[in-house]
Amino acid sequence: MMEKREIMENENLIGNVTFPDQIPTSFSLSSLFDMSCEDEKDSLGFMDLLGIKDFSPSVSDLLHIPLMAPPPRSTQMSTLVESSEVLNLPATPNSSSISSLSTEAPKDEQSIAVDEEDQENTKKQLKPKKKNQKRLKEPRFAFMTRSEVDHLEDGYRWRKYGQKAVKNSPFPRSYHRCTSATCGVKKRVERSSDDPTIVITTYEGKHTHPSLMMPRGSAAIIPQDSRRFSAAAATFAMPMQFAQSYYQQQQQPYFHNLPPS
DNA sequence: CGGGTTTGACCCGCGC
DNA sequence: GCGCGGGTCAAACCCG
Repeated sequence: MMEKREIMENENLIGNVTFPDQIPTSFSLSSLFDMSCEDEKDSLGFMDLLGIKDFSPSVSDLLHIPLMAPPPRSTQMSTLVESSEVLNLPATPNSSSISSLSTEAPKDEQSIAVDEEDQENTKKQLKPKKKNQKRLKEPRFAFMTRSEVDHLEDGYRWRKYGQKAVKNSPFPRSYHRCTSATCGVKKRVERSSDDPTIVITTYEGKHTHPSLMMPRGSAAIIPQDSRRFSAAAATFAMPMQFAQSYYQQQQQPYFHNLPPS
């Protein structure tokens, strides 16, 4: 699969998460490391997270990982989504994504503040951007989700800020930013051209605030009118939580000078 | 009226 | 240097 390969060249694969019909209290990881964890540290860190000591890259056994809490249930669960296949792929150090995190600055706010003086004479024309500042990438996690809806509810609120046509794909890619003022997390959503039923969602950055739906480390909060939170929401939120917790684990041994959130 | 979306233009990195 | 493609901006528009 094209997109899959593309992503895997740039980002490491954490796991392939499959959700059964019933919303599980554990989810399965299969064919994890026979795919491509280019940096062994990543896979080992991941295994550490799972509490797995012995690991050979050829292992293809299913691993069942207990979740902190079962996802919220809603009456629509079984009807909306029967199952979801999710691949999540954290950024790789050699793509300079994760490793650059420690030097990452809130570039958006900064550049805006710095360039404010130029605004009057550029008004409706181009806005100045920082020129010599390298664009440093936040760590990224990509999920491939089999779903009919493009935008899966993940417990956060997003504002769409752009959309672009994707080369060799009839489906556009949309760009979203977390609406929380202090949170610079971005999200890209696109549909696989090879398999239109697969939605590829890439998260960039780390939320600095709790999810609306699943506060970290606690039981899920189910709103009274939980219509918003579909089965897709539940299945999608879990890998995100998982990825973030994986990433947090990784931060400890491998990353320093993390800016306080 | 405020917040979200659309969309065309611009910026930037990268490969040739 | 140039062109291409991905990413972002922001004015205009939409909608509740």
